[in-house]
Amino acid sequence: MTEKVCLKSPGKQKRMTKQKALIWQILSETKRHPTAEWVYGEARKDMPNISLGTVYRNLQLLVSDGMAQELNYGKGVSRFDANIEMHDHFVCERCGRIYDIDEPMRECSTLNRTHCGCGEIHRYRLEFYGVCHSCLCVQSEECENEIDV
Amino acid sequence: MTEKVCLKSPGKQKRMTKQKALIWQILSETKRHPTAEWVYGEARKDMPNISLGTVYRNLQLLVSDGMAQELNYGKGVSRFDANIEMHDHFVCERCGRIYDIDEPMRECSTLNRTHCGCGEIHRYRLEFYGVCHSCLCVQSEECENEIDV
DNA sequence: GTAAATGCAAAGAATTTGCTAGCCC
DNA sequence: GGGCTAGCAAATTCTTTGCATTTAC
Repeated sequence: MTEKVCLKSPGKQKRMTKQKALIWQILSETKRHPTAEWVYGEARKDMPNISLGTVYRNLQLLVSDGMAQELNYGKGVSRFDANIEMHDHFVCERCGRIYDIDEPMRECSTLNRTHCGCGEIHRYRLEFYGVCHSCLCVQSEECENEIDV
Repeated sequence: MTEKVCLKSPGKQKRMTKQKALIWQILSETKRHPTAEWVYGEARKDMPNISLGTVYRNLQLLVSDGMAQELNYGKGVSRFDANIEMHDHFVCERCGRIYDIDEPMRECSTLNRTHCGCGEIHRYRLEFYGVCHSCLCVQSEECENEIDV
């Protein structure tokens, strides 16, 4: 009997499909933190009869393979991010855009504690809320930014 | 014409109802960060024919009146918290319980910045993820904690 | 060739909404 | 008494699932 060595998901062999590759490409090329619906819209430009179910399934696969992370802001819609490094986000309360924060905060001792009164800390999630530069510029005008941008 | 002074939600006068009072009482007396469903279950003990829609509506009202805050962990279900002070949370990855972190972190300069590369910061949200004391104690045993606790 | 993935549509879960009757101020 | 709220149920929204067919390896 041939010995099988498979480090992740031992019982199941994953196949690369055109759909999965497309979804991964879309996700990794955008700076947005898109919803499944937006990814679906983009994917249909290249592959008009891809289905929404497939998009959801592949986004899940990417998340469980550690190639993307799922974020939830406000309620309802999940957003996906191909940037899997620990990083913080800035959420604009006016236009809804989500930005990655580039400045590192990793050395902050408050954030790097490993214990607190509640238990053992493994990781944290930090989000700042405010108004983005883009919205500050158009302060007095109608905000041009779509919620989904 | 009588001059009306109303600081919040000018066009709409809010009324206190038995249902709203009950929901507020339930929310403020628990240390959990309950879901709408849990609040509904509790409310029905006192008021058996209260409806789920009413619970949702009143939770929203409490949030928009600044008497409660809405939290979203993972996806799907919203949780509500009568503690409206800026405070951080600890989420146990094993049992799903959410704790308020009592230790103040408000003086941390990294967290108290008012600007970042993305824009103007108004507030932040910080959550730590890990394993709570309760789960650490029952390390080898079956975890007794319900997800919904 | 065969198991895994797709497309489609239907099911599900959580939340919101429309409407009439009832209750608060 | 007027109009905000409740209760009920239907509608929406987002996501998952079942199944026959197609596809990657």
